[in-house]
Amino acid sequence: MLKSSIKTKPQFANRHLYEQIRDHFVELIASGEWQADRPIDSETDLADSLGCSVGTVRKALDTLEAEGLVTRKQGRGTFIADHSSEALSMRFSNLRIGNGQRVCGLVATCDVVVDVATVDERRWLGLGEQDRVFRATRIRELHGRRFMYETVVISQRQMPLLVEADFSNPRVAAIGARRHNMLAGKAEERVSIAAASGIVAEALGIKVGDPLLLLDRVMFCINGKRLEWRVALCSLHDKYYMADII
Amino acid sequence: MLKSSIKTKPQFANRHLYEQIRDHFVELIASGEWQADRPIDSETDLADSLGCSVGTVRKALDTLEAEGLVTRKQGRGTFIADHSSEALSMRFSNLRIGNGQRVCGLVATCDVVVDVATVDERRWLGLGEQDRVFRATRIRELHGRRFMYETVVISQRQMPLLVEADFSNPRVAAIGARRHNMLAGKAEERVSIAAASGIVAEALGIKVGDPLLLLDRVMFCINGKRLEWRVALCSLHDKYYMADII
DNA sequence: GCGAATTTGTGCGTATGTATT
DNA sequence: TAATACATACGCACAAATTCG
Repeated sequence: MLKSSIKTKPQFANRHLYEQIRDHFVELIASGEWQADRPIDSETDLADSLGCSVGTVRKALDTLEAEGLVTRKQGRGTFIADHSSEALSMRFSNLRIGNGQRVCGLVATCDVVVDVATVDERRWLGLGEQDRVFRATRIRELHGRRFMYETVVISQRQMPLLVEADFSNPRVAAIGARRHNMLAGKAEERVSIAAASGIVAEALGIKVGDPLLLLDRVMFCINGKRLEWRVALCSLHDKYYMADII
Repeated sequence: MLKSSIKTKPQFANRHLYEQIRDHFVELIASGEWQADRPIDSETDLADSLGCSVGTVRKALDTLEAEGLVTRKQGRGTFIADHSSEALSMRFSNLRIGNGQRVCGLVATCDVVVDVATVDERRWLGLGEQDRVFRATRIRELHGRRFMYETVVISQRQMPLLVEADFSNPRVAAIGARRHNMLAGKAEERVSIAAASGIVAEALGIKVGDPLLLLDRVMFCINGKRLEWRVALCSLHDKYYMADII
């Protein structure tokens, strides 16, 4: 399938060969054609079947490796990173416990509604006037202690296959992305301070007015589309928030 | 100088050729031998003078480019990124104003002492029992408004050439790194909430007990050594803290 | 334990495309 | 236009890690 574009003299193709191949690989990963449990074809086999050189395949895989989509092991092969796995979807949580491990806890209570997007929701998720969203209000707990009151918003048009029960998973965005052949890429999180309202104070067992960490996060797909908007009020207690600056 | 290690059959050298060359380039950058205002030698010239192939030089430069140490422009050349420039040292500040631009403000007041490191300072900077540190207590302002009360700690043994006046620059770590032929690499910042003490409240013109964002940051060199420990109490007002998750 | 086969990693060399001066 | 410099693409040989008979 790529052969046609290859034969049209690469210097006139608008995109470079290794970029086309990279995108082709991304498709194979997102669609699930490349499974996470077994190695993909060897670099030489891929080069043969694509009709290009091994070096070009390697360059395409280099970018995928840098993006965290694959891992390569000398002597073994190249493996797809399982983005719906706990370890990988956890990277979007900057909350850590004493030993430095990331945590996201469990969903204690969860209310989901489908509604027309508000102005803010349209803005943060890049939606149109009449677009609808899943809007989940959740309380999360760690070691039996309630520590987070959050609102998770996901476009219904983008993830029609999501159902209410999915929102009981703290990593619902990763689950939904997997189900809709999308790949989570990066996120931007605004951090500030907010005082606990009556509802939040009762939910978390704290006093009204107590200061909480306000986490306002937008998750993006690997192709740049917006995946999830989340606003969380977080009581740190024995946890801390850590930002990596690179 | 690299020739010797090259001729000792690369397969028996403990480190790969492109890694040796990368480290060699890092040295040239840190020492200032490669200046920021003019392009470095071309890839082919570098390959010739090092006695290796162009591909190996390119691979070494690839890693430097990924680390943000150089930028390459087709048809022009490869240029050193000026790490003491405001734009680059600003990347360690996650505070932003409305338009999304990073800010670090100005130093309004600054008290510097040289003292034996405390237990915490030894821990965060990886120092020994009798090591001494510069410890600066500063107040920072933006648009005439005081917003941050911070303590900056830097190892005196690591940066003997620093003087008191340097700490009046908000980016003193970058200045010191440049002067001592070091290169800032990454940072880890813990974010939590703290109540304003009497001293801090007076310094920032707020009420005692007001909640402030507590920013606890360790900066690292490109070689992994610890460069600076900073604890800041921050009143957000018209700013916000943003963490990029990638 | 050993060697063969497989797979990724390193290193070299060349030709050509493309942007800049 | 010509020269220069980085970028892409190809191919080859060998090193190093893994797996399996």
